[in-house]
Amino acid sequence: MLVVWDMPKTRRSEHVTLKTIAEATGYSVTTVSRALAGYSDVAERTRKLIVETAEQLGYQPNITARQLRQKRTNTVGLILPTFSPRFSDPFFSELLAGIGNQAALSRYDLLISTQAPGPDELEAYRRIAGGQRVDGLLIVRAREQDPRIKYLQEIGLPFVVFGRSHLDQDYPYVDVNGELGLHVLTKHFIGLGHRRIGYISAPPDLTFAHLRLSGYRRALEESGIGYDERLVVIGDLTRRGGAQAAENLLALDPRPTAIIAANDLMALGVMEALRRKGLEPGKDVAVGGFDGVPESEFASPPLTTMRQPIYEIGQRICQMLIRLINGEHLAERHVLLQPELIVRQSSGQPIPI
Amino acid sequence: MLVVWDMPKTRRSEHVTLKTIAEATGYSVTTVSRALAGYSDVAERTRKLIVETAEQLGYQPNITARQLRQKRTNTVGLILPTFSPRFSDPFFSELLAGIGNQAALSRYDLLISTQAPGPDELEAYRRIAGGQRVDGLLIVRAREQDPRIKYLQEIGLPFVVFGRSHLDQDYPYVDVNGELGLHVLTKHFIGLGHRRIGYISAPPDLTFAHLRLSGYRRALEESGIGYDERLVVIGDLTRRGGAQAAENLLALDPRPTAIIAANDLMALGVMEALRRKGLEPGKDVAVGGFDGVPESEFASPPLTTMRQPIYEIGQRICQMLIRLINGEHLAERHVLLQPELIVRQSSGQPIPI
DNA sequence: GTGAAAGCGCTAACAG
DNA sequence: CTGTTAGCGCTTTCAC
Repeated sequence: MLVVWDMPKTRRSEHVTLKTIAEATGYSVTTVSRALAGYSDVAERTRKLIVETAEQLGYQPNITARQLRQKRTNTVGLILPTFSPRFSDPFFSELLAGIGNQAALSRYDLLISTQAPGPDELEAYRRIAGGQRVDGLLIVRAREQDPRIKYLQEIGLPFVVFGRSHLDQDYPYVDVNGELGLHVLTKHFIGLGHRRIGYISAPPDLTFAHLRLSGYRRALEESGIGYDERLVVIGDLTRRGGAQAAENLLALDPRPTAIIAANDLMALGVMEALRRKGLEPGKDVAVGGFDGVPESEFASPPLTTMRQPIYEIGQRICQMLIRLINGEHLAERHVLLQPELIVRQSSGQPIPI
Repeated sequence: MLVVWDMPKTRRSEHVTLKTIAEATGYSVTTVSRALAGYSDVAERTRKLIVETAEQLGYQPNITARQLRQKRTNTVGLILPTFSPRFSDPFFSELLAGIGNQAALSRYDLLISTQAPGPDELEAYRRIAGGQRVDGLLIVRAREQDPRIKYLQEIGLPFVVFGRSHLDQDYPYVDVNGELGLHVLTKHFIGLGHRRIGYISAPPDLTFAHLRLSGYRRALEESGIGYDERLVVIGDLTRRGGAQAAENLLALDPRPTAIIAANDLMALGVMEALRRKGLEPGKDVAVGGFDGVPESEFASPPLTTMRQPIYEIGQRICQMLIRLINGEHLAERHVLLQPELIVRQSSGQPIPI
């Protein structure tokens, strides 16, 4: 009987390790390792032979082994709540762009994981951070009482936060002044003659929800208009959520003449809701947002918003994190940026007195 | 002399390992490992003690060590050319959303790396794939002669491609029928009465560039209009690139009455360029795109486009990859989806004969 | 039921 | 200059 000795379909070719090269060249694994690492105490002849052999064999160092040994991964972690920010939130994609490109500059990779919010939230953090898969973590969408910050501080892993939290501890962060931002934005609409300005706030566990809301409130109170809680509803930061919230506001009598949303995505939803009711955004009801995502510019009408430099923030928190990982001192541990008012057509015309 | 024995500022608290637990409980590392892994051959009493101790000490398994040992990472890799697709390309963010959420379903993490295109491109692949940091890779923006596909096939690492390549080898992919897509889209404009239809193509190393271009060409030839290469320019897939390309097309005499771009981002750039010249998109010049990114809907005027289900494609390629990693059989190794024509206002009105 | 021993692939301390 | 030894933290035979 003829046995056909099939070349096994190796799912992956046998891996070339330092040992393979050691055997091929007759040197020890140690020397091979040092030669490839470029140590100066290896004879030039030897180094050359080893390097050439390695190339010939297509050697690639096993990063996992190296990580285990060096206790260093050259990886930055980012864990996303499965909702908010949604992956496909343009806000998030800008942020990720900044983070990713900055990480690449320092030859860091990015480990991204997702985790549904809730009681198990820290699970992912324990797995990734506690499991030593990354050298540091970025925290986005900081919350009032943020267990993630507490946890990372506890285990002593470097991290940088986008946003602020109401904790006693000190931690490095970058944030945009949302209180000021909403104050400026609300004043803008007041300046246009609006007196009934609706506000769609964010989920109250998010720190920025309070800050932005209080900026809105302060502007109204300073202007002698006063704060009316009936004009404030909470949205979930999505477009659909913004539309729903807007419907509630539009059901008021008299209805608001302007609606501000805590983020652009909801503001876009507001415009949808207006249209569905036969109202024209920027004409029948003025609309304002917060973030300055690309869509805000292309919306029709283009959306008035407070721009925050999301891409740059991504770069910055990533850079800060890598510095921390390398034990460098941070010149600025707490960065508070000013958002910029961008007036577009959704502001509409000044209301005649 | 009083020596103050400072508690060292441990950058991270000493790590609890199996050994720690072994010492604390008096059992061996082996037994601890098995107890925590839930093996049945551990005495219930023992198991309980070990599990409780582990919890008390806040044990987290070192994932790196586990990966090294098991030769499995539960991680899917994705390497992005530093340009095209830009991180902040909405197309990419949608895709990532699908990939990420699907990966999470199977409890996989995502390793994202960036690499400037060019001769060193394979470097990143060698590092990540050859370095065994991931169990499989996703390839996006397939090219005519795609060295990445060749390489991964060579080393035998599971991978799935979004797009197709012109290689002899067989490989699993998901793609959208771009030839058909541009045929449909071009016919749409021809149906509206257009005879001079400009086309902004994509960089020719990308496979889809040819497919879409040939769909455009076929539609023109079938309709007896004929293909005029002067009406075709190449753009770099960015908004700015689209605007530049459009300027070239608009300099023609007579200028095209419609302009189709190979992707939405460039089409949005076309609209910008039109406006800068005092022309109104959808009125003076019709505009069409490809992708169906969210911005296309919110553009003004809303953009006619061929929608591809990007999010779902992300899910799908990720799911296919995870199946491959698990050695499962793929029911469909080659998936070709049909894009869907979405007619919006940028199409304009039919041209009177 | 439990433990000893081996080894994943790499690097680093230390000899010589 | 080079090799020996040790060990990162984990899992997996294989004995007992």
